[in-house]
Amino acid sequence: MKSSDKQVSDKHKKIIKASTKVFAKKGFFNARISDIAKEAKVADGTIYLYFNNKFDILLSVFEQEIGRLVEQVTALLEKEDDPRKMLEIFIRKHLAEMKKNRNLAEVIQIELRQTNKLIKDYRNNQFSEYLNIVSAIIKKGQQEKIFRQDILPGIAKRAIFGGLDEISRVWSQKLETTYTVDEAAKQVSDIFQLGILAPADPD
Amino acid sequence: MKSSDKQVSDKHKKIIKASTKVFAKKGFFNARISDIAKEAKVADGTIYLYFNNKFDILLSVFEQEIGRLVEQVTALLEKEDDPRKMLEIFIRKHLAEMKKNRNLAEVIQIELRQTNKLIKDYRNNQFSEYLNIVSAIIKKGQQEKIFRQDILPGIAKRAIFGGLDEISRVWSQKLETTYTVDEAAKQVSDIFQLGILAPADPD
Amino acid sequence: MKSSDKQVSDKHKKIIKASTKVFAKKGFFNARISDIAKEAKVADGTIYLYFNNKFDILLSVFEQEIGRLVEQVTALLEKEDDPRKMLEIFIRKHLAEMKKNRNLAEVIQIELRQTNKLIKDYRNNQFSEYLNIVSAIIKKGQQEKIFRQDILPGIAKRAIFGGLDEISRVWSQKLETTYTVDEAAKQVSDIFQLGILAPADPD
Amino acid sequence: MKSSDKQVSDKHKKIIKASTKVFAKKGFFNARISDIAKEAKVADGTIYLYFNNKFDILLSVFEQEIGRLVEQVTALLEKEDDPRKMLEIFIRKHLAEMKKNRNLAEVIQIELRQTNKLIKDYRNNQFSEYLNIVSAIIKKGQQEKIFRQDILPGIAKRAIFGGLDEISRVWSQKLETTYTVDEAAKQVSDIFQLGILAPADPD
DNA sequence: AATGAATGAGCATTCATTCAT
DNA sequence: TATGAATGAATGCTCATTCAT
Repeated sequence: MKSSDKQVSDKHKKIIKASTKVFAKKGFFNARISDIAKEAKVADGTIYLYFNNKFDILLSVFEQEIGRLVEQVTALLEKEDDPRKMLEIFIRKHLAEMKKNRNLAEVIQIELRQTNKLIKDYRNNQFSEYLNIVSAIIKKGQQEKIFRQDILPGIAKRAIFGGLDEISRVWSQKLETTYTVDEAAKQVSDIFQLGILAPADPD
Repeated sequence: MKSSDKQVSDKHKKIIKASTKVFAKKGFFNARISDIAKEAKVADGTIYLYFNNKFDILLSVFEQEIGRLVEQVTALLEKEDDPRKMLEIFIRKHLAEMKKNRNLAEVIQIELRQTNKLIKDYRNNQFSEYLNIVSAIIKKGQQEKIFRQDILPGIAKRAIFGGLDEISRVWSQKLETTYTVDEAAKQVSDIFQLGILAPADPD
Repeated sequence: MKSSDKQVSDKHKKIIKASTKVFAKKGFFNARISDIAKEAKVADGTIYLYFNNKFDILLSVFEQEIGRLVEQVTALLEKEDDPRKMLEIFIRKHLAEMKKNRNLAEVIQIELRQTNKLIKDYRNNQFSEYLNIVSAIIKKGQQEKIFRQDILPGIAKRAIFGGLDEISRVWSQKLETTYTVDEAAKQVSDIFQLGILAPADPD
Repeated sequence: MKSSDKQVSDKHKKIIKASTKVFAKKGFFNARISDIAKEAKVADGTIYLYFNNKFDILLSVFEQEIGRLVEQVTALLEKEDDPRKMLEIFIRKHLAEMKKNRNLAEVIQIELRQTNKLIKDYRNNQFSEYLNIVSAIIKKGQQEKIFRQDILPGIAKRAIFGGLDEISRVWSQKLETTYTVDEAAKQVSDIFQLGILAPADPD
């Protein structure tokens, strides 16, 4: 039955969307289920037809949002072959999305710092995939002798994601923003690719 | 005697210490005042003689811990004049402290993502100072023509701190650690200083 | 079609049967309508086509089960004319049924202690009839000068039923049973008929 | 500190007393913690300083009330040595207490049928002791050749308690009562001691 | 200053019942 | 008749904070 499927899917989506908004606004612990229900225009109990509990909602929101990010970034990167440009694309896309969707930025902040404390057996699958996009780019660059061989992709991916995340953290907490996405993306891309050292003066 | 008072009594210290431990273990929202009181071996009510409320404790813990970090890093950097080595020292010290003191790492994670939501008029003073150590190093390097002129210190400090923070986030959530502090510090320092690009082949 | 209707459909029976099982297992307050629906293999909503509410189900179950008991006991007693033996038959049959059908024993326990609190205008008709079997036996015995004239049948029926009920209560709560139905029935029958006093020594 | 002890004891007592009243009036499952708190004139949370949970309250009420009964009955029985009279005293006292204290009768009804379902590892200690008063009387009578040797005290105690309990159940559910305590006690005592059989006609 | 008993607002979750299909 | 998704009222329990001692 298509209409039934659609309806179910609709409620699920509505709750996810509402939750993203509410979590972003109030933080996970201060968000009440009734806030989400109100925002989604469903009854409190309805939420429990689609999610097991409050944490499950947070998890679903996170996985869903990151999943979308993975898709979008992957699509963008398919058109590019140069690891240098690929890294820049990743950086720019990430910052652009965080700036555009403040809720998403917040949910990432919350989720990464809270869920693991609470749900021991959970593995952020989509998130791992997202980070692995970065390490894949680095490995590709290393194979093509474009990136330094001694870079550890596992550390580099953390350094890059962490740097981006801290920048978007500040954005999501301030109303005014000092830099544009393009400025910031260019800077960060340069920092990670060229380093901050001035090129040796070849005199 | 509230947390703003300069005079810091024995009880005050005990409560701060206990809070750091409890927040780190349970997270801010899951920590109970009675947990802290028990850990500090004082009565629940005693805590309110030294702090205004639960958030005030979190803030004090954060400021105190970061303050100590500022002191230690500053002391270390005084002995060094080369911005390249100074940056490496900062990176190594930060990672070393986070590895040694998992509680501190946790509190930073929590505090940075929660307080601003809850206490609108709060400015993390010690934390700003801590980040400004990084931007000061970068500015110094730029003045001495060692670091590239087009680096924006305000963005670079975020990128560097964020990178370090993400690495220690993973450390504080896993029991096993893949890399030693030295390995990681060397990597991160190289990434930020040299970039990941392979040096041009001077053939 | 509500429970008051005479026509009893297949669904109605299935729900009654399922309810008996579920009430006995979980107790009335801990039994969920959905449990009953699942057990009866009907939809939750279907139950409300046959019963007004949860209490109505309990009532129906009780009346139905006691009604069956009345029928069976009545049938057994028709073959006997001696009040002494009739009483023994009643006692033995009651204990045998309670032992065989633990669910029934539980439902009696629950119903007798709960319904009157909740449904003020309800009279347990089948149950009254059941107890009156006992008082009828006693009256018959009195008319035939077999039972003492000063026995008040209204009290005796309570004493006898209560005694039996307490014995089956313990049975339904323990896994192991100390006495067999026959042992217990013989004992109880003797206690009520002969009393516990030793016969006067006619020396 | 005596005053502190007294206060603690006071709150505990107040809550027990209030609970007995509320459970009796509404039944365990329909009683709200806030009802009890209101009745006891304490805050909801205060209840949890003295009891672990709602079931714990029920248990405590039951144990306390039965404990008091044990004490009183024991005191009464100490003055008597004839098992026949002792049994009559027990019966009369039980019925008198149930009639006087309808709440107690209700709580016994509720507790015996509910707790064992919910708290598997609980043993009604005071209640066992209470029932054992009856079996002790019977054993004493048997030793003195006053009661029949073939009576099983373990079954007799159930039969007697059950009979009494059923009578008081009806009392606690009706407003009008057909029989006085004395009438009922005399009847029940006679039924259990003499049996209902008419004495053989010694012609 | 210190205590810890007392407070009571707050909230996630359940589940009997309804009703559109 | 039958379904089961949706509803939303209801409540046990927690815990930050207060305050009498």
